[in-house]
Amino acid sequence: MSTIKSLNLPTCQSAHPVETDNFGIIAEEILDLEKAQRMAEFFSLLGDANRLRILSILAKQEFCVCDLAALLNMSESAVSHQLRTLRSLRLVSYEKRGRKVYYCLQDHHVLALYNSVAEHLDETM
Amino acid sequence: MSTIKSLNLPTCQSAHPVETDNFGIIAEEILDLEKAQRMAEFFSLLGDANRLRILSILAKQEFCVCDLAALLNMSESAVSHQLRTLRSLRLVSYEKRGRKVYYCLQDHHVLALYNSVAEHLDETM
DNA sequence: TTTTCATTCACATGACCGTTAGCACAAGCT
DNA sequence: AGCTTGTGCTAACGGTCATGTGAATGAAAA
Repeated sequence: MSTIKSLNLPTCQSAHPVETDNFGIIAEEILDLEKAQRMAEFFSLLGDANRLRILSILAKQEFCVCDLAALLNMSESAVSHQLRTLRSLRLVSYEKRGRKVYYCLQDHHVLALYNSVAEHLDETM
Repeated sequence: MSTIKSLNLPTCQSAHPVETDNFGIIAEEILDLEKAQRMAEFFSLLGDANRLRILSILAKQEFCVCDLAALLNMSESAVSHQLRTLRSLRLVSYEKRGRKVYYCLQDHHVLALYNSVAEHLDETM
């Protein structure tokens, strides 16, 4: 119901829009605007180089904010800001120890996506 | 070299940043800023609900711009604008027939990503 | 020529990211 | 206890980018 299977139908040979038979099917079956929005939100989250770098680091090892900032050559504030975004979508979790806060990957599903795209880019670009 | 394998190292127990042994490893091995940028660009492309809807429709069947606009309830101009973006990253290809331009999915790798995230969202949200 | 389909330009609205400054909290110090 | 330093979060601001609108243009068919 939610995944898309290509139909490989031939061609839209309609002379005009709005009344092909497929239109009803397509319109009902697919574009779930609300879900598209949630998916877009998810992808957008990965659509920032610094966030990706943070994720890639946390995939190896947990780190506290100041260490991340040093590794990424970013201000702690900026890192904290990005971590907040990642936290909001439950991609990272954190633990307070003393005055430091250690972050680690929560969802390893993301790592799979990351690697998937990494391979894709290696192939085609 | 490009994919990331989790190391599951215990914890950053350093009292202070900047000189853990792992720092050198991490810094050299992972965060390739330029590549992160390309990946971010790719993910950003999928980070828009309307673009996702366009891709999901084209995954089923090819369509011309005006049909897409009707299906999506968007202006032709807006659709054309998004198609341009998708074209620039070789995700869709097009063919002119008469005065209509038919678009179809070019890269089915994207579809795999799409479905992957769709499942992920079904599970966790 | 006139209409239809599509692209492009110019503009406005809105979102996002990093900086800065300020605040809160924990640890170490006198 | 007070004071200071280190660590991290948040609010507000400014610059930048992206998305959709509307008008103008192009290009093909009637």
